[in-house]
Amino acid sequence: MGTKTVKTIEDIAKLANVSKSTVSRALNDSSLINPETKNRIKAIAEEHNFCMNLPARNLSRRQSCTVGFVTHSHQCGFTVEDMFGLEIMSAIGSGLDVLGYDLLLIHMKPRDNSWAHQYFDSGRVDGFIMMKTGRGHAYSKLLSEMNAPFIIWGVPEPEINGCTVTGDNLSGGILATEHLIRIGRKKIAFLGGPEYDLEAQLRQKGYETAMRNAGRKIEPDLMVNGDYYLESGKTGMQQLLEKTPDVDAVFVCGDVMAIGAIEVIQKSGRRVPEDVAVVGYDDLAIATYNNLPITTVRQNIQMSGKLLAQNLVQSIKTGVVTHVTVPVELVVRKSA
Amino acid sequence: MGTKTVKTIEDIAKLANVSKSTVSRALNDSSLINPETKNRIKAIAEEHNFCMNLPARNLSRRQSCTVGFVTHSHQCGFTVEDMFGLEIMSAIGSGLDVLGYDLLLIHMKPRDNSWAHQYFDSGRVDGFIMMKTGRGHAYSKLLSEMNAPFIIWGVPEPEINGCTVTGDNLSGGILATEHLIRIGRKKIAFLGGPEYDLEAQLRQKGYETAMRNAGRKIEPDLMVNGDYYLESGKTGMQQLLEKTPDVDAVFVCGDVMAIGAIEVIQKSGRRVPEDVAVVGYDDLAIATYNNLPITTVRQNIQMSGKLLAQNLVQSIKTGVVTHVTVPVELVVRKSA
DNA sequence: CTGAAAGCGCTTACAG
DNA sequence: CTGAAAGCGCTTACAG
Repeated sequence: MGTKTVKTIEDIAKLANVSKSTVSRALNDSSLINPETKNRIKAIAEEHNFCMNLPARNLSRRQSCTVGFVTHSHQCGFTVEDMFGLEIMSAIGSGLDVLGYDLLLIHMKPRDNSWAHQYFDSGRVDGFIMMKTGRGHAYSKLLSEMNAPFIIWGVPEPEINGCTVTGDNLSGGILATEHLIRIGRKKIAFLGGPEYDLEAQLRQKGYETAMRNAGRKIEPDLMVNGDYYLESGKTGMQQLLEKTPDVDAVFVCGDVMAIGAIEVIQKSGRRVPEDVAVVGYDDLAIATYNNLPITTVRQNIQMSGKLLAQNLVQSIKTGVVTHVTVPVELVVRKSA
Repeated sequence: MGTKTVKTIEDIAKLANVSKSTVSRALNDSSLINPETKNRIKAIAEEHNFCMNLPARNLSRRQSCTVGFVTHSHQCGFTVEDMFGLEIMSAIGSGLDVLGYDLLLIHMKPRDNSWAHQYFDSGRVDGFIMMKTGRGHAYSKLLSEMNAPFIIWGVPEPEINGCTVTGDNLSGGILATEHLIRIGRKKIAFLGGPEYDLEAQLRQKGYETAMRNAGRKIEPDLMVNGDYYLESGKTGMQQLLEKTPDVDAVFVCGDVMAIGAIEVIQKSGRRVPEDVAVVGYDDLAIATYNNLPITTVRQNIQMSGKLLAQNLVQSIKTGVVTHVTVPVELVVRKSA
C-alpha cells in the first residue's frame, strides 16, 4: 500500500469533474472522447502520478496480460537447457515488455502436471512459453486440451500443435563443418545430441551436407551421440579419440559438451586447436568465459526471445499458430 | 479461455445448492463452515477440476500474491551479477512457490525509474527482490518512499531500509585464504572487487584476517582491485604477476575474474595450480564447467533464494525488516 | 453455520 | 461525446 491519495480512476473523476467512465476512456485513449477532455484528464493523472490498477482492469477484460515461462526445478544443478533457457528468458522479457505483457516464472515439479491448470484456468496467465524437452509432446498435448495458447522453443513436429521458434540447425551444422573444412582439417568428427533430439538431428544433417559438398565421406567412426551434459562431452570425445586417433577436428552439438571434449583432448596430450579443432554450439556465456574461448555457432538469442514473445501474444490474441526459424552465425574464437 | 463449463464459484454453488459465500469459505478452508458441507463442496470442486480465479480473489483481497524480481536489461551480454542473479532467481521461485506467491520478471531500462510505480502502484506486485548494485541506494530510496516492501541480496547498509540477505563474505574470505595457506603457499595475493563494494570489502577483510592469523604480513603489492568482469581478472592478475613474479597463489573475488586470472597465469608460462593456485568466489555454473574446474567459495544459492522469498513475504505481511547472513563453504576442485 | 449484499477497481454495452 | 448501470469473479462484514 502506497501513501498516495489518488489511487483510483474514481479519484481522478472527482478531480476532473467527470464520470469514471470518462476517465477510463480517456486513459485508454478511446476515440469517443473529446480531445480536450482527454488531455485534461491525462494531465491530472500525470500530475498525481496516477497508475491504474491493472488486476482490476484485467479482471474486467478477462485477461491477465501475463505469460508463464515454464521451467523445471534446478535442484540438481544446471544443464545446458537451463543455461540456454535462462539466457533466452531475459530476451523474452524484453520482447513482452513492449507488448504490454508480463513474464511470470512457473516452476513445474517433476511428476506434477497441475501447473497448467493452476496457472491457466485460474486466469493467472494467458499463455505459456517453454523450452523444448524430451517430454515436450506430453506438455503440448496437455496445453492443447486446455485450449491454452503456447509457444515452444524447438523444431516443429506434427504432434505439437502450438507455435514454435527454433534456430536454423541445418545451417548451423553446415557453418560449423565448413569452417573446419576451410581451416584445412582432414578428419572431422561429429559429437551429437540424443538420437531423438530433432535439433541435433538437423545439426548432424548439416554436418553431413557440408562433408558431402566438400567431397568427403561420412564415416560412422567419426560420429557419436551425446546428451548435452558435460560428462557426455568427455566420454564422447574419448570414444572418438579411440576409434580415430588422428582425428583433427570435432563439431560438438553444444558448448557444455565442447568444454568436456576439450578437456579430454588436452588430457590425451593433444593441443586445441593445433592438433584438434573444436567448434561448439549455442554461444552460451561460458563459451566466451571459458578458459579457452570456444568457436561456436551462435543462436540469435535476442531475436529468438523477441519472436517467442511476439508470436505467443499474437497467438493469444488471434489464435494464429506460427512456426519460425531464426538464423544462426559462426563465431570464431580460439578453439578452432 | 478453456472449454470447461464449471469456471466460477457460482457454478459450484449451483451444483452444491449453497450460496457462493459458502463455496468461497469452503474452498478457503474457513473454520466457520460445517465440515460436511465443506467436504461436499471440495469434492465437487475436485471432480470438476475447479480452479478459482486468482486475479479476482486478489482484487478482492487487495493483494497480488506476486513479487517482482528486478533485472537490468541484458543487451550488452552477461556479467557476473547477471549469472549469479540468474541462478538465485530460480531458487527464489521455488521458495515463493510454497508460500503461494508468484515471481514476476521486471526489466528495468537504463535511465528509467518508472518501473517501481508501474508495478507497485498498479497493484501488479506486492514487493520487490533485487540484486545489490552500485546504484542500490537510489532504488532503495525510491522503494522506501513508496512504502513498497523489498529485499535486497547484499550487505546491509544504514541507507538501505529494506530487508537484506547476503553470504558470509568474511568467512568466505577466511576460508579461501586459509585453504591457500594450508596447501603451503607462501605469496598469497588478493584480487578484489570494486572499492565501494561491501561484499568485496568483507572478503578482503577475511583475507587479511586469515593472513594475520597465520602470522603473515599484509602486503599492498599483493592486493589489487577488479570489477567482477572477465577483463579485470586478466589485467588484475597481470599487475600481480608484474609486481610479484613469485606469487604462488591468488584469492579472486569472483569466478568470472578467476577465469581471466587463470588465463593470464597460463599465458605467462606458469601452471595452475602447480605454480599459482587460484581460488574463486560464488561457485557459478562456469566454475564447474570451466576447462579447469575452479576451487571456489560456494554461496548457498538454494538457501539464499529460499530466505529471500520467505523474508520478503514476511515483510509484506507484517512489515518486519530482517537482515540475514547465509553461510558459505569452500569447494575444492582443481585450481587450488 | 449460512446467505444476501456490498465492495475490490476497473470496462463497456446501453441510453441519451 | 458523456454518464449511469451492470458486470468481471471473488471476499467478507453483517444479519440471521
